Amino acid sequence: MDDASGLASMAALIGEPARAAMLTELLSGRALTATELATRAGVSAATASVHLARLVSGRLLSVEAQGRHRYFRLRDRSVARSLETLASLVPPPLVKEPLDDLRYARTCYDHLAGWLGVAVRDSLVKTRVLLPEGAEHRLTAKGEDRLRTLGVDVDRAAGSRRSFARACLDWSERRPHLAGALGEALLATCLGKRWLVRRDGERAVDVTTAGRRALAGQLGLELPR
Amino acid sequence: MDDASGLASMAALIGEPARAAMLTELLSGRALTATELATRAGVSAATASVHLARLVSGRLLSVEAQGRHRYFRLRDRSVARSLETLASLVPPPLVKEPLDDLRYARTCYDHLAGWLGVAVRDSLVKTRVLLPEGAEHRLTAKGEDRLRTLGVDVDRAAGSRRSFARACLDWSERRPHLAGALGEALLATCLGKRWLVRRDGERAVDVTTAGRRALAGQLGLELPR
DNA sequence: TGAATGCTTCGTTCGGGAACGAAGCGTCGC
DNA sequence: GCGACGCTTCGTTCCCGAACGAAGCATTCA
Repeated sequence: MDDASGLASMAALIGEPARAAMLTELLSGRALTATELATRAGVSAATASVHLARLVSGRLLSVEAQGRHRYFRLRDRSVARSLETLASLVPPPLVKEPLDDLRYARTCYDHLAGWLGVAVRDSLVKTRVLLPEGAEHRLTAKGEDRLRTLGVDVDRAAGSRRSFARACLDWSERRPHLAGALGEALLATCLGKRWLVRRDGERAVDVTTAGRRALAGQLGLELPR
Repeated sequence: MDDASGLASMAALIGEPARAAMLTELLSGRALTATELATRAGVSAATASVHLARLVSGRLLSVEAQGRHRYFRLRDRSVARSLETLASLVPPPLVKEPLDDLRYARTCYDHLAGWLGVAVRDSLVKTRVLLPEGAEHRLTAKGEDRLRTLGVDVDRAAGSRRSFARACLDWSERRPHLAGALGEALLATCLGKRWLVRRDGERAVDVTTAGRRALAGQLGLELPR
């Protein structure tokens, strides 16, 4: 017996529809209660409870008890990465899906994804702020200035031991967006300046009017809506 | 409905034990026939047939008909990567597994994995042939010479558009081994010089006496066996 | 040509696991 | 304190999908 059983059990854990729905919800990077997850997954509280227990014991989720609530979140970054990687394997639909809110702009654990995430990365590459290098990016000197002006904490991102500016395949666009420490810093900036705002407990994010202006001015993005 | 259903179906596809076993076998990077896969997965030919059909239509495998045989292989590199990523999520066993042949040295699609794969990467980092940079590595000038002397086709690897020298988490060692174009080139060299030999249709690889000598001399590796 | 091999399709059986309601336990508010 | 709420455990039902043998269709040998 080799690792096949390990792979099988892990994939099966993720592969049950209700559990996959919960994991997907948690990809927003936030912590949600058992009841919230039950509702979103469309199952009873009882059912959700056993699913969540299995996800925790399978080390995909961590729990934190707070009063009578229990908050679940993805155990760590690597879980989020694996889920995204897995989702990117899904064959693209034959007919093109309309650009709903989720596909337009969403968080992917700690960075920006969706049409907007891809567009931002494209712009950064096009303006030579970032140079693609395989699955990574190198930050140019000019780019460093640009990002600093935007208010991105470049030093903290560069100092982190994790991957700096990873290209992460977007499941809806099937083109890369920006992940890694820099991806996180960039999202943090956009949220901090309220160019983007998270929807309550959803993965989708909204672009504010200020954000629309900033993205157009600073990154040359033509937002389709 | 968002991507949860896509994620669920993909994970469920991988998560069935017989299918996971087949995928794991194919992680060797080779093509195997339906009957071979049936045997290794421990199911009847009939059962294997339907599993394989589903894996193909799920775009995880590709088929090539040759006479009355049908050869299956992983569809592409990204499938192998996703599988490895997923396997690395499996919680480590509480008691340490003995170092069987598969854990000792095996191929992971197109590069070297297992205890040996990790040891090789460690050595390359320790001798500053490679400098870790997040999930990537940079090749030093000195390292370039060293690898060239070993017979590694560094130019081809550097010219490739894929990731150059990615750190890939080893599922058995839980520490990184070397993947990417350079990982592939390195394995190719070791196989070409017959330092390592593949077992027939297995993922495990054997170290030859010449290989043992070369690895000790060139990389300073103390092989435990 | 006929027999053996490799693989798929069909029809059926069967078991694991996901689902729910009810009941139980702890926590919070009135 | 009591009731409402959040969550889990228990017991039961039920269904999906994996399994197999048998039959059928190719391909390759003799």
